[in-house]
Amino acid sequence: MTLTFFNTLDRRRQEFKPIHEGKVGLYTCGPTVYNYAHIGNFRAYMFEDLLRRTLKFFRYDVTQVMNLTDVDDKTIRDSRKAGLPLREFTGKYIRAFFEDLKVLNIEPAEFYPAATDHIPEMIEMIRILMEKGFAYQAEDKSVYFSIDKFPEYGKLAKIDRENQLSGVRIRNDEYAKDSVADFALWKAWDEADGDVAWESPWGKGRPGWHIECSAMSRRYLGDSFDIHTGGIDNMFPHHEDEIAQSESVSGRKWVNYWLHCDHLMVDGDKMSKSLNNFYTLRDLLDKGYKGREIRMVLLGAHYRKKLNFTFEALDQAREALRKFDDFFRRLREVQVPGAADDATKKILADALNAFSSGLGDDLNISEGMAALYDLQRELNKRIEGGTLSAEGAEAALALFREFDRVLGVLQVDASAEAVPEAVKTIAEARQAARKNKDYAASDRCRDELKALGYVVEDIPGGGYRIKAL
RNA sequence: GGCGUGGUGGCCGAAAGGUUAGGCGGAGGUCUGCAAAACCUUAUAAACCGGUUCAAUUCCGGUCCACGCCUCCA
Repeated sequence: MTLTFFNTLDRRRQEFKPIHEGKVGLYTCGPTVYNYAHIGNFRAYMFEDLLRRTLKFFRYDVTQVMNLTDVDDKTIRDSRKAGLPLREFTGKYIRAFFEDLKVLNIEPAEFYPAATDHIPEMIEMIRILMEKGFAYQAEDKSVYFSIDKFPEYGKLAKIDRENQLSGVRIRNDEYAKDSVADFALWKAWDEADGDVAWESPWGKGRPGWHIECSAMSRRYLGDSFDIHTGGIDNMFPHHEDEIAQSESVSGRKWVNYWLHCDHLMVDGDKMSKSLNNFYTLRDLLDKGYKGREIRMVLLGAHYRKKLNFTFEALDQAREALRKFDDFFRRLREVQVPGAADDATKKILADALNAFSSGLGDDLNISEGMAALYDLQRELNKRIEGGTLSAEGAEAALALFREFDRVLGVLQVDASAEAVPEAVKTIAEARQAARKNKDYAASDRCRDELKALGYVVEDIPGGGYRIKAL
C-alpha cells in the first residue's frame, strides 16, 4: 500500500515519506474566528479530515495542528463593532467552530493553538529574524520581513518577483516598507487596534498574520515537519511568507509536502453574499439537511478540483446514504448459517484493495467510493440469492466499519429508531387486513402511517418492516 | 496586464492512447394484491477547430468559456 500526494512544491505526485518512520506532523491552516465558518471553509477542513483519516488508515501516527487566528484586522474590527473585548468576541465563534466540526464528524486535531496564546513564541521568532538580518523595523515602527534577503521567495507559488510586481499597484500607505512585497511580522499599534496590543522589543503592537502559523507550527511540530495544507488561495502570499520566515529562522527546509485544496462553488458560481448563495453550516441544518449528508457532498469531489455545491447534490447524497443504511440493515439481518465462502472473502479483499489504492493515490475519493458501491452491489446479489452466510455478512460489516474510519459518513451499526406503539398498532392492523384480503383497509392504514411519517414494506414470506420516512 | 487550473452523458463525478468507472435520476423487466425495497437489463458523454498516431474524450497547438492567484478570502 503506497501513499502518494500531489506536492504543490514541485507540482508532481510523490510517494509520501515521513521524516520520522510511522509518524506524521501535519499543519492545517485554521479559521479566522470573526464569524461563522461557511461551507467553503468546511470544504478545506473536510479535505484535511480526509487526509488525516487516510494517514491513520495507512497506519501513521498523526500529530495535527490547526491554528485559530483570533487576532487580525477582521477580528479586531468586528469585535469593536460588536462592542466586545476581543477574546469574548472570538470565543463565541471558536465555540461555534467546534460545534460545526462535530456536526460534520471531523476528527479533532491534536492541537488547536490560538494566536493570542502564543505571542511570546512569535516575538521570539521575529527577534531571531531581526538578529539574522532578515527583518527590519520601518519608520512606522512596524517590523517587516525583507524578501530580498530570501532568494527562494516564490518557490511555492512559482511567483516570479519581477512579473508579480509589474501588475501590482503601489499604494501610498506602503511607503514605509523597503520593498512593496515585504510583509509585516509585527504591526505597530494604531488607533484602530483599540486595546488590542502586546509589548515587544519593537514597541506596542500585534503580530502579523503569517508569523502566527510559523510560530505555532514551530512550537508544536518543530523546525521541520511533513505536511502543510490549506486552501489554494492561501498559497500566496500566506504560505509563501510562512516558508520565508520559518526557513530563515531555522536555516532548514521547513515543510516537505504542501497540499492545497481548490474552492467550493455554489450553483456554478463563487459563493458570495450578493449572489445569495452564501451558506454557513447552520443555514443548511436549518433547511433540514443532516451533517452527514453535507459531509457526503463535501466528500464528493477530489480535493484539487473545484467542487460544485448544489441542493440537488445534497439530495443525491441523502439518497445514497439512505441506501447504505438500508443495505447495512439487510446485512445485519442475514440468517444463513455457515462460514464465509472463498468467493465472498475475495470480493471483500478486492474491495479493500481498490479502496486503499484509491485513497492512497492522492486521496482519490471517487475511486474509493466506487469500491464501496461495487461491493454493495455484489453483496446485494448474494443476499438476494441467499448465498451470503451470516459470517460472511459479519465480515462485510466489519469491512464497511473499516472504510468508515476514513469516510465518517456511514452508519454501519445504527440501531433502528424506536417505532411508536401507535404506529406499530396501525401496521399490525394493516397486516391483518391484508390477510383478509381487505386491500382497501390495508391501503388506508398505509396512508395513516404515511401521515405519521412511516412507510411499511412487505417482506416475502408474510412479514413486514416499518421505516421512518 | 502577468501566472495558473479546468471544461466528461439530465445531474454529480473518476480512470485510461485502443477494453463497463461509479453514484443520483430515467426506461424496461423479476418479485408483489398494490406499493416499497432489492435484483437483472438498458439508454444518454467528452466545449470548438486543427495536428500527432493504425487508433484520442485521453497527447500537442489554437479558439471560446469558466474559475483562481497576483489585493492578509479555505
